[in-house]
Amino acid sequence: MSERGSSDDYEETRPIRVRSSTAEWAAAILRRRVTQGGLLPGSRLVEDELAAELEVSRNTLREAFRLLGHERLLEHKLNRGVYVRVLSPADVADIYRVRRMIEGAAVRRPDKDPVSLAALRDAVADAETAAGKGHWLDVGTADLRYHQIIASLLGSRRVNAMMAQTLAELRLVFHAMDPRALHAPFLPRNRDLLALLESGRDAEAEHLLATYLDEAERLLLAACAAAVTPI
Amino acid sequence: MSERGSSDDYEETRPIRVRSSTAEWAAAILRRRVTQGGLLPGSRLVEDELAAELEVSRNTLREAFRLLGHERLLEHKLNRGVYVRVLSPADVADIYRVRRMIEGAAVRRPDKDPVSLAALRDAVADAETAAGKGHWLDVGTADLRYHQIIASLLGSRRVNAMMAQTLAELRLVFHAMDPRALHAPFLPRNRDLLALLESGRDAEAEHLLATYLDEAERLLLAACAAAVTPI
DNA sequence: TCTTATCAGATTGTTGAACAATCCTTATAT
DNA sequence: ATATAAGGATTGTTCAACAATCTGATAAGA
Repeated sequence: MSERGSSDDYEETRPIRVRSSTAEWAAAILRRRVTQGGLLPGSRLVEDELAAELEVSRNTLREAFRLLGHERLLEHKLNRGVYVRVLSPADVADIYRVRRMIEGAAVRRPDKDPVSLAALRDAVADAETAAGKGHWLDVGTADLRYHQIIASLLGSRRVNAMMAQTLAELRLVFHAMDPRALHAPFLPRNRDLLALLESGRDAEAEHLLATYLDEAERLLLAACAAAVTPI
Repeated sequence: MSERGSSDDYEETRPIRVRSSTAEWAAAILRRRVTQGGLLPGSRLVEDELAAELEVSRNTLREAFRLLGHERLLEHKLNRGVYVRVLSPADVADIYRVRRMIEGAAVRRPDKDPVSLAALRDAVADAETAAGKGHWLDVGTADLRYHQIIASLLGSRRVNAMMAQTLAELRLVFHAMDPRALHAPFLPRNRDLLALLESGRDAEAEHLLATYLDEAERLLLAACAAAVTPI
């Protein structure tokens, strides 16, 4: 029934559906498959097949599609079906414009929440542990968490939501890259940035973040352009 | 069939549906009703009634509900129905956190697009014309357009989308206030801000914007708190 | 050969009816 | 007055059907 071996297979049964609709449950499963790479960008999602596999009706599945389409993880082409979003280089550049805006504002903000700083330390530690074991996918997860926490310094539910969506979208490109080449360069910088934040050297932190984002963008743009122009 | 006299009645027939699904068409109509005040916050949207009125099936209508729920214009309570969102003071405060972040970043950005500056001039002129005629709702529309253009200075599709959604949400509170009291104070400031932007005095612009947003937030928070605590 | 037209198959878009699950209100009993 | 139970109303979800549209292959024409 459900494809085994894929990393999101655990708990695909319905305990999550304690207090949410079937559509949201289906959306949650698809969201995980997309972000974790079980469904690669460009894949087509056929209504009949998926509905049968998830054991929901086509109508319910279509409600889930609408949700994920709005999150920009799926692309809905009228009369042509639903596809996992394929990011263009322009999308990557745009995502980094958003990241600069959000994370820049967060780093610049004066009094940082100590709880968030502690959470940042955890994320850095987790990333380094995972790196030590060679688990580069986990490093990526910890890295995204790190930046989500950075955004949360602004203390805004809506900004948190924007950031989460933006990072989920960005993750679509990750699967086009070697995870080690992608994450290794930023491991020490996350620690450096945290140190600057903790000691209140915000101007330096802002500068480090800027160069950080510039380089990450360059890396992903390259990978993305290569994936778009394989021939 | 459709309630006559409501301000969004024109063109509710289906010319818009040139290349979009029925669900999106229904969502567009509901979105307009909500943002233009035809449907007030707290109103309940009953599936059967609305489906009959819009002449779409319940399933299609539910797809539209999902879209607008994701835009935070409607609130979906499981097994209890769909309601036009009611913003709490905390929501208003959060929206203004977002506005400060986005518009602040936009104003701070060095080289402004001349086309956008021209569009800002138009918006200011439209607002002043409407104010002269006493059309305060149109003033509000022009004002929102003004700030949407401000955001567009960042040149990011995603930021534009975030801003559009945020302003649509904010508009929910507008209906709880006298439009003149809400918009009149900001008419001259929009012009002043534009002048500062055109002459490149970005620091002053940033400061003016900050005080602008602070005062607008205060006004709306008051109205919002009064609406929440009528007894 | 290259283009255009046609056609069948497959998939999506949308509907209407049906029924279960849940909520809300009212009536009843304690 | 409080608690419980019944009933109606609305939502949640499914199913089957058909129309609309796309896709690809085949056939006809330049």
